[in-house]
Amino acid sequence: MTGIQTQPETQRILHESQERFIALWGQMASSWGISRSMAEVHALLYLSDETLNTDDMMSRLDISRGSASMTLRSLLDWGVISRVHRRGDRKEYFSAEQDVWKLFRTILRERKKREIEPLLDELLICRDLSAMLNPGRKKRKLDPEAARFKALNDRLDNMIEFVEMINSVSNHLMNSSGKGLELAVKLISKAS
Amino acid sequence: MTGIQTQPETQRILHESQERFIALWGQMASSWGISRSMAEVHALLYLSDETLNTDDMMSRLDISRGSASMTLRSLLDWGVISRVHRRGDRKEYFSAEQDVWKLFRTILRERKKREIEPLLDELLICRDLSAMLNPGRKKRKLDPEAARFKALNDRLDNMIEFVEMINSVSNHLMNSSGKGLELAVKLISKAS
DNA sequence: AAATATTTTCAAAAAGAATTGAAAATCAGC
DNA sequence: GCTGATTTTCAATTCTTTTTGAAAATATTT
Repeated sequence: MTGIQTQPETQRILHESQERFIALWGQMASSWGISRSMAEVHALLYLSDETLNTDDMMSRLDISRGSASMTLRSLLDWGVISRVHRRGDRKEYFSAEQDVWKLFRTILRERKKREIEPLLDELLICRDLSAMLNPGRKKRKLDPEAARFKALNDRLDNMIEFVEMINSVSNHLMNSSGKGLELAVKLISKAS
Repeated sequence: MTGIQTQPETQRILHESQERFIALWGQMASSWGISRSMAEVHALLYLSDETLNTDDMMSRLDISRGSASMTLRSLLDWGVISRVHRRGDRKEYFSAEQDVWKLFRTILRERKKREIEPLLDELLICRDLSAMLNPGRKKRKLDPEAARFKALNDRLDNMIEFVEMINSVSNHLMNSSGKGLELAVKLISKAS
């Protein structure tokens, strides 16, 4: 055997650790509502010191050029990676946000915009409709039908109140540019 | 026109409010990593005063018996609906948890078990691997390769720390059988 | 235990989402 | 504005998930 035996072994371990992380991120993708490739590309960039170009992704993750392009585009849209231009090189390079809290806030901001706000808007419409059926608190004893209307209204109210709370918590976590709420959450997580 | 005109109109509005909510929940399904039917069945049960049976779901949501059965099973597995036996009726009826906070805690508990814990377990394995490459802090100045190893290790550490924090916050929100943390979260959401 | 009602299962079909690959578009330098 | 490098687009394909429907299993009543 050759003398340079530890180096290849070291590389193998490095590689395995990275591969496992990439595969793990890829598996999580479906829980997170994104495609496997998207998560894998993100994982690869997150672990990389250097910026990577499209061909790097293609060869490392074994995906097509088209897929790499669309995937990178989506990650850019989410704001979790950024383009890096290298002088003297025509190719575009990419890097991922390294600060996990920043990453978290970015995703939260985007999900709020894409999911929470539309959800809330439509919930309010549902309630407005159901509210048309509840003409104030006139009667002491409601007839059965009125009781049904009220029950629907209450359930929508409860859901709206909850989503508004989620929305509000998101706002706070999202905008804590300082480390204020990061600290707060860490405190909650440690409180007995 | 007949004299009973307000009643049908009222029913129409009730129905539209419900339909919108059900459709909304169904649309959200993909964001939440569950199937449309599952969300729709849950929405229908959430809005219903009375318990419903499989045929009710089939006719109201226009799904097959098989689909209804599997969907109800999944919702039972998640713990967000429960079986109700009605005396003198052979059919099984179902009802959904009405308390939104309880619903939230149930889902959190399940997601923690299904996602956070496996994620953390595997992340620790990744780090253990990468830690094999970092033989303590022996040298002041690291050679480039050692620096790469250290960087990988640090990134994994950061991610683990974050996920552990999420895990911990989940534990607290999950187990607050009293209204303690419910209050805490509401306070956070209101704090300027 | 036979007859009937109800639920579950699961292979096949349908629907939906992700990926490919090659053509079209864009870009950079000459 | 031509040339070659690079990126984007998108119809066609592949892969994955969801749904169906009918048979099998289970449960209930007589």
